[in-house]
Amino acid sequence: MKDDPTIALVEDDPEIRALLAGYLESEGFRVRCLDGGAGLDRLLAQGRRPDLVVLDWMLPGEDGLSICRRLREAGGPPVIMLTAKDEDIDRVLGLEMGADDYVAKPFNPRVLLARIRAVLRRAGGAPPGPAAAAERLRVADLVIDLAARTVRTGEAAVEVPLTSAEYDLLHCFVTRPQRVLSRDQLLDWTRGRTADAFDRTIDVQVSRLRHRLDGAGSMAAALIKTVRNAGYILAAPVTPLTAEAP
Amino acid sequence: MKDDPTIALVEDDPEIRALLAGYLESEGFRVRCLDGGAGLDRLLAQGRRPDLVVLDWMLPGEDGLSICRRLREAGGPPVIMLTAKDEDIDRVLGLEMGADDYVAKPFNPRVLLARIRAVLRRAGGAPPGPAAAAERLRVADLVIDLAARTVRTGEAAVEVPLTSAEYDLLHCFVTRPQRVLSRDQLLDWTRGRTADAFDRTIDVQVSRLRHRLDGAGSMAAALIKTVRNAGYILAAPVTPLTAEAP
DNA sequence: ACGCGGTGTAACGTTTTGTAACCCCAGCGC
DNA sequence: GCGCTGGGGTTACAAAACGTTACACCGCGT
Repeated sequence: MKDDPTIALVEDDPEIRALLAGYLESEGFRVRCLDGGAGLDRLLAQGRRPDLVVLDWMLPGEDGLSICRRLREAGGPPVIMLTAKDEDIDRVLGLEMGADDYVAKPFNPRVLLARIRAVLRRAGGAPPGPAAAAERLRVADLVIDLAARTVRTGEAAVEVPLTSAEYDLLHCFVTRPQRVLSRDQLLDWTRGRTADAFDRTIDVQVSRLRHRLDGAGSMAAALIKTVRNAGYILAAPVTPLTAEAP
Repeated sequence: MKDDPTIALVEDDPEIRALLAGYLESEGFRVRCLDGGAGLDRLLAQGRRPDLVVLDWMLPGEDGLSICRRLREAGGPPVIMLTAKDEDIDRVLGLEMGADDYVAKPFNPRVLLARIRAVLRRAGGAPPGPAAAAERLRVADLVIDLAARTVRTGEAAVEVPLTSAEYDLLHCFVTRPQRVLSRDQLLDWTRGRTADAFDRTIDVQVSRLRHRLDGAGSMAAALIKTVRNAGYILAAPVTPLTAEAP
């Protein structure tokens, strides 16, 4: 939650600034609002480099063009310009002065968001925010790698050998934590079929899964709780794991 | 008495959105229309949790898959996905991203309606008091972990082994402290049924719960008081416990 | 064909739960 | 006092739900 990309938003209109800041924050960015080039200089002087600068073209004092140039010359972060003029010449100028991209006002916030993500991706930074679905999840002392379909126990990262069905079942739980999942649902999701009257398949699989986890020294087995007459529930929060956090 | 269930409809196509919204409203749901994940985030941030989310797969900005994952990982409301692809892989994808169900476009609105009802029925059968706020509660020398469905006695944090029904009963008390709860209410909340004339079920469960707590060395047993001709009451204040408070 | 691991089904053991029975106790009329 | 009554606590027991184990089947690689 602390390594979301930071965006410096340089815009003099407080209304637009607040609106954009709110939107970008809701999309998983950290946003630093500034009303002019001076504020940006101060930020950079403090060494708090944003991952990207969204820069209004028209600013009181030093205008966006000038700020952008200085940034580029100093090898600063990528810049996206906001411009009120959508003529062709603006594009050229905007790109000439070293901006990585530009968005013409009035703009759809989603368009800006898309550009931001594109620029950040190009800049080599990790793809930002919620758009990047977590590849790994952590629950209790387990780390589930969704891409590799593997499970490890936290301390020594020992892989827990699970069969396909066992993994599928666990997968259902970690993607729907804190909720009672009926045998019907679990059977549907893992096998694609519906349970007839006395189908104990899920019970057996839950038993096997718990046994596996327990045998691997994980405490997670105890977190898969039985809810009588209802099903099973993973009684623990699940947190996404982005890169290489412990 | 009960409000109609609220459905958040996340769909970017205004036509489909209006059509679906009208249909669902005519079927007795309250519908909140949103055109993307950001709106949904705002809704949730305001604490206005819908009972279910109908989520389009293809959205501008953050796509449905990502939104769905975030929702599920946060333990949010159940999700039904709308997808344009009706291949088998949808089932797999649905499984991976944690949706409760999915409907392939083009779909019959009645099919969607049926799925919605099915999912709501399943979700509604869950334990009582969906107004989940704090993760843990303290009452007397007990700490109740709502997420993990566990109870510990304060001093040494020893877990008190409770059966499912016993926990459900205690859950009723701690979420409605200092209030007389009738046997009828308790039966309804814990079993979802109404008491016929001489149903002593709750009496027995209260007895068992008291016995368990007492056996674990807790004084809480004495705090579940009998109110003659009325029911039972937890005669102690309950305080939320956030994270690391003593 | 053979072995082998994974999975579903069936059988059996265990826990949980509702029902019924029993007990206690307080109030009441005598 | 004494018996009676109604509410509630507790225990006993059987049925249901669940956990676990055993085994047969199926697909797969050799």
